Amino acid sequence: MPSTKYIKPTESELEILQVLWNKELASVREVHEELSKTKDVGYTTTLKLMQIMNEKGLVKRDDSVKTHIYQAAVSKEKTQKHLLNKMIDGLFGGSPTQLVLQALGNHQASEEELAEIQHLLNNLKKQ
Amino acid sequence: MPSTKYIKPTESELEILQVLWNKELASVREVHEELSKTKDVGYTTTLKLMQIMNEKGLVKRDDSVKTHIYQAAVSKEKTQKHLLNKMIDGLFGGSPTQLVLQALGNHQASEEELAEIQHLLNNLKKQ
DNA sequence: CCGAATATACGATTGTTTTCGTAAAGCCTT
DNA sequence: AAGGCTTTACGAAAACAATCGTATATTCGG
Repeated sequence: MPSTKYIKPTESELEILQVLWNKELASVREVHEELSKTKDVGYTTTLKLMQIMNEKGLVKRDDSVKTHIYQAAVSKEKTQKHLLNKMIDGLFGGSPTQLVLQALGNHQASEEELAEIQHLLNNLKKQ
Repeated sequence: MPSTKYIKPTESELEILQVLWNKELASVREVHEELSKTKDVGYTTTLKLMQIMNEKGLVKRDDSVKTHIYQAAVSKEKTQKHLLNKMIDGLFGGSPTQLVLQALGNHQASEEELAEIQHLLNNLKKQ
């Protein structure tokens, strides 16, 4: 049974997780290249962060090969859920609806997206 | 013209902002009493934080009176919007829909809430 | 007016996150 | 095997956040 305790990633750690969620597997170098596109940071900084994340259990790595290969050890969905809940509680008075209204109000969604939401809404109404 | 640069509140600052958004006006004491309900923290800590927030421009205060009266200098909506957008971009691949689906999926909303969302959805569809 | 209670200011400490320099190890090319 | 390139390990600095102690000021009841 995997540990059930939630480890909250820091902001930088989240950036790294994003890359890993996209790539599945990646070396420090690859992650770093990706981060470099949007951020000015040294290679060893990325390395150190990923080492820390490994200790925390946020990522796993295969160090049987010369260049260590990392992957996320926490799922994107679980992480999204946690942070979303935190935001709902902290910023939207515990009301997911308020958050949804804000999110929908601030962005224009496509037909398809609206339909998708409508679909989910119908399911929820049935219950 | 008010400064347009967004100042990101820290977690503790956000807690204080919540209180101020609720109360409109409040002394340090009042804010602290409120925080004490859910958190064990010293009075001077709250004071110090509010002083820092004043310097940053997150709150304003009236110090013409004996006990300084504070109010939020940033709006709840703007703050929600900023943090929400950041989350959408960072965690949901830029798709507000994904966030909405997660939010609705994880919580059960009441009839009224669903109706409210439906209402907004109808408006969006018309456009 | 005096003392207790309440407020503010502010420095200092502690804790966490982010950053990077430097050294050591591994690998490839010649 | 030597030199150069890439990688890892690791300590320590820098930056940021949160906490509190203490000193000083202000108010208010008696």
